[in-house]
Amino acid sequence: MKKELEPAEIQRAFGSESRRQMLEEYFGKAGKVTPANAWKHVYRLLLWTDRTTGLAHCYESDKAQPGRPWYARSLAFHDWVSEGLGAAPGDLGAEVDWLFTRGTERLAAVIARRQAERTGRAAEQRAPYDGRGFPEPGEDPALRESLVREELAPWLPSPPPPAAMRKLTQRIRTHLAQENKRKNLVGEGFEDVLGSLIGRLPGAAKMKVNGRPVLHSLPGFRPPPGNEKPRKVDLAVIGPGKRRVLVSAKWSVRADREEQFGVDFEAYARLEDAGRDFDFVLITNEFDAARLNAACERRRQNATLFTSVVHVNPAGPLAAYGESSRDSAAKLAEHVKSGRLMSLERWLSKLIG
DNA sequence: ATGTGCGAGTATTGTGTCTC
DNA sequence: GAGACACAATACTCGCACAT
Repeated sequence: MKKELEPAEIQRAFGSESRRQMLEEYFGKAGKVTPANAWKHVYRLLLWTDRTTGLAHCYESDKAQPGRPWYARSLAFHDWVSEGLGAAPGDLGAEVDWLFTRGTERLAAVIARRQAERTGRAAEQRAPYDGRGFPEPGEDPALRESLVREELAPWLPSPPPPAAMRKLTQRIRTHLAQENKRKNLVGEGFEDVLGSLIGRLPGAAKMKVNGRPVLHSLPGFRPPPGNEKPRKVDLAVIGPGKRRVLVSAKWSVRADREEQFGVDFEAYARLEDAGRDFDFVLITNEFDAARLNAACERRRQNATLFTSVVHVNPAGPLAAYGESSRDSAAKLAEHVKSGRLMSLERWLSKLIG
C-alpha cells in the first residue's frame, strides 16, 4: 500500500496521487452520481474555456478563432453546454475546469515550497560569480522591456524596482506554462474521472473498476511472451458474470493515435487466455465528425473494432454542427440516431443494467 | 538523478474543393 | 487555373510516471 500523502507533502500537483485526492474532494460534495448526470460531472471537472475566445473548448484553438468555421460551432456548443450546466454564457468558465483550477492552487504551493528549499543552494552556486553582474534568474529582458517600457511606462510615475519586475515576469511565465500542464491533466485525468464515476454509480459494488491496470492482471489475460513489455489498459471494468470491458479513454482523437486502436486490440486479443469475448470500448470527447465517424466505422476482420463508441454527450457535437449539411455531420447524426455513437449516460446505464 | 513512453494540444504541411 | 479556404495528416512540444 502506497503511503497516504498529506496535501502539504505533494510534489506533483497534477500527479496521480494529487488527482486522486482532488477527485475525492470533489465527489465528497458533488452529490449523487447517476448515469444521467455523469456527463455534467465530466464537464465540471475537465472542460475548460479557451483563453483566446473565452468559449468552451471543443476544437483546436487556432481553428476556433473568430471568423473561422469552428468559432460558430464553439459558440453553439458554448450555448448548449451553458444551458445544460445551468450557467449563464458569461459564467460558464467558473462552472467548469474544477480539476485544473484546484490543481493550479496546489501547484502554486509546490512551487513556493521548492523555491524556498533551493534558495540556499542557488546562493552557493552563484557565489563564485558574485559582483560580476550576472543576470538574475527570471529577468527575461524582452518580456520586461515590451511590457513595461512600451506598454505601462506612460502611466507609471517611476520605473518599478527590479525585484518587482522579476516577480511579475516570473508570474507571467508561470501563467503561460500552466496551460501546458492541462494536456497531462486531461489525458490521465479523463481516465481517473471515468473510473471515479463508474465506482460511484448505484450498483457499482458488483463491479471492479481498475484505472490503468496491467493487462495480465485482469482475469483471463496472460502476460506477453519473452521480453515484450507488459500491456496497460486505460480503464478496465470487470462486471457481474466475469464480463470484461477494456476501455480506451481519449479526451480527443488524432489520426496518428487512431492507428493505435487497432494495434491495442490486436495485442489484447492475442493475450486473451480464457477463450471468452471481451468488450473493447472507446470513450471520448472528440468533436470532429470525421474523426468520430472513423472510430464508429473502424473494422477488424468481420466486425467493428469497438464494441461501443461512447461520447461524453453526443448532443454536444450535434449542437456544434447544428443544421450543417456537410456529409460528415449528416453521417454523425446517423451514428447518434442508430446508437452506434452512444452517450455516456446510456453506456453507464447498460453497464450497471 | 536521468532517460523513455505516453498523454494531450498546437504548429505546420499537404490535399481537396469552390469561386471568380 | 490561380487563390482562398476548410479539412486532413503529420510533426513537434511539454509534463508526469516509471524504470534504471
